[in-house]
Amino acid sequence: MTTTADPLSALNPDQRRAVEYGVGAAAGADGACGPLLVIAGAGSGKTNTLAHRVAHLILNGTDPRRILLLTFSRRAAAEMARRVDRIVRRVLGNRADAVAQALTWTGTFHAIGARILREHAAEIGLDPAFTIHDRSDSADLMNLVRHELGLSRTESRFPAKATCLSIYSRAVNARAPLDEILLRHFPWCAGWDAELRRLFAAYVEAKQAQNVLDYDDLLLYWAQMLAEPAHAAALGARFDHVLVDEYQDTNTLQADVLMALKPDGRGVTVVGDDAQSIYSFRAATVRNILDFPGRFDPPARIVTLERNYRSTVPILEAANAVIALADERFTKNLWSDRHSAEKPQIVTVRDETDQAAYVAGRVLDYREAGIALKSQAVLFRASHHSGPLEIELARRNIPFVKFGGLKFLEAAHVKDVLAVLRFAENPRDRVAGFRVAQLLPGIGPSTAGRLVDRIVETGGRADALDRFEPPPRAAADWQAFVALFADLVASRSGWPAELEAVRLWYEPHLQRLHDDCAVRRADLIQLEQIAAGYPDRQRFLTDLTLDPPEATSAEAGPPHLDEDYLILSTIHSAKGQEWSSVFVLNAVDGCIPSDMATGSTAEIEEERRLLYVAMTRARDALHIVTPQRFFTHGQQARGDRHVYACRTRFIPDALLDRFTLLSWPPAAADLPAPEAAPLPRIDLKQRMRGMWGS
DNA sequence: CTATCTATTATTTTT
DNA sequence: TAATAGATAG
Repeated sequence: MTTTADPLSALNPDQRRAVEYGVGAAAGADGACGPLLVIAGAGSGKTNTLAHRVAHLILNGTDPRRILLLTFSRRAAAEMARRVDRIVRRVLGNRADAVAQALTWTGTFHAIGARILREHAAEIGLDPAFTIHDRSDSADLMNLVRHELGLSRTESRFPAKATCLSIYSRAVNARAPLDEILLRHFPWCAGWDAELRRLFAAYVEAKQAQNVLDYDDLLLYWAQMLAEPAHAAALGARFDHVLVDEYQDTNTLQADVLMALKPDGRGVTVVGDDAQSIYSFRAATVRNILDFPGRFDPPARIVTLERNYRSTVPILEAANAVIALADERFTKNLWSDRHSAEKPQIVTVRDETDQAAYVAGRVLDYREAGIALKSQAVLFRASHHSGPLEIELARRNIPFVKFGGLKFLEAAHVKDVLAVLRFAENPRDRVAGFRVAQLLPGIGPSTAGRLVDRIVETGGRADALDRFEPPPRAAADWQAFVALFADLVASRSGWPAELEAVRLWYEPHLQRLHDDCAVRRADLIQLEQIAAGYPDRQRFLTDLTLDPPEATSAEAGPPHLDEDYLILSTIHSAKGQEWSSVFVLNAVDGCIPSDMATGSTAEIEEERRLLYVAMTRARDALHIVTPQRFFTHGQQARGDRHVYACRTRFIPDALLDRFTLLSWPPAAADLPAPEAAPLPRIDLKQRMRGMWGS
């Protein structure tokens, strides 16, 4: 029987209101209720509250298969599922097994979109075997198209492929006209309006011809499908409840999807914090959460969680003071009762090298005081800001894992192998085929282009390869390639054995192309281990592009789970997480705010929220480090030219009383010169002159 | 047509 | 520093 434990007993009154709103007795005849907006301040137990709400729904009779839970990242989705499972299990005991596994509609907008599109492919004119391009694949395709249109050789340089993709992506996700996007966000590209329009039209056609979708398409096609009322109604009817986490970081397209699914808001819960909106570069708009209540009649119920369980009072007060200076006033007033005498610190260091030494030293101090490396994190605005620190950590043998920035999947050899699989999965995928063909010695861009064209012409028939005449220089490797490809298309080896077959075929090429092939081979073997966790090739490819392994570590391969390691993370990737001690690097103007992001007040305000997010990750200790000098690397400066930096404008003098100020290394005055006998005076200059015989 | 070398020029955050 | 366009040799 049901145990007597009340799963809600640990919640505070506001959390409880959010969990119970409209559930059970309060629900309508359909088991659903009106829309709910939960404004959840940093550290207010947001994830826990949302998990409790889902569990509460299930325990009150909602079929878990009829709950759609949309999260920001796959990691958040997994965490949510885990917590729901634990809560339900505490009440139901072993009978909870079926329940937890039935919570199948949990994931990111993109992942759920991919699943829906595959399921409904036939009805919306898609081939269900479509493959998904990640950011760099999309950029590659953009590049191919750009070349074909002759835009690569213009008298002044045309925007780079990644920039073109960013512009396209923003226009799609914000559903805004191109000229407006250019003016507001890419003013240096404004002159290319007409060419970009042509490029994007061709890009869209290329994707369709190749049966390929990019990230944006997963949302765009989904939203377009739901623009058809019959489809919207049918899909909406499959879910009693739709819950969205991190709603402040959704974009217009995602809001459209949500509104199409549940136009009257019944059964809709969105959770978020306007003060933590930091993804506007991805076209997220804080208006989604601000305008949410008013989109319904009667307006959505609002519950605000203001009690912070995470940080000590001094840390929270400092963070509150930073965000209080924001242009738009936020109505929350976060409070905590975790008293502490220790204010957060602002540490002034000479340069990034000293910054690295300071952080490494303090991390070790904390570890000696009993705080595991895993409970400590170093946060920074841009991925490369951690460079000097990574060197220092390696030198001192401090293990670390880095989140954000360069990823496993971006390594050339991993991309090569995945391209082979993707090419087999979808032979029309030109980017994949183009890449694979050029692995063979003797085949360059031209031959690869012809080969890929041939396959696209035949509508993706794999046997087109057999009839292709390879150039003489590629003859030696050709047969093995055709044989491998035939096996893959026919799925002769099965999964995941075929990945090993690909690796064996690839190894000679790996050795030819890379000096450090041993390290790279280890990566590929690791890839095989990851692959073993997926039921088939399609799931593997889809899930991997939508949820790439996000951490890289100093050593080859990930540290073992039982090992202790320090966390390095971009502030963006740190969203939703917390650590006992937190270090924020480069808290200077130019880094936070990034000098790439000072064009408009909206951008600057977002940078302010970024610092706020970083500060509110800390539970017990917060160190904000400000190097005074930065060495300029590369272009104009030869030698060690440097620039001086100022403390971030988001912590003006008026706020300094919330911090402890510190210089490191300690000033020389701390080491008083010995007061003993005065030393003899010497004339060094004279000696120097003497060296040359005068 | 491929492979390699040289000169040039950039914009941070990610599903 | 790193990505890429262009030149050149094979």
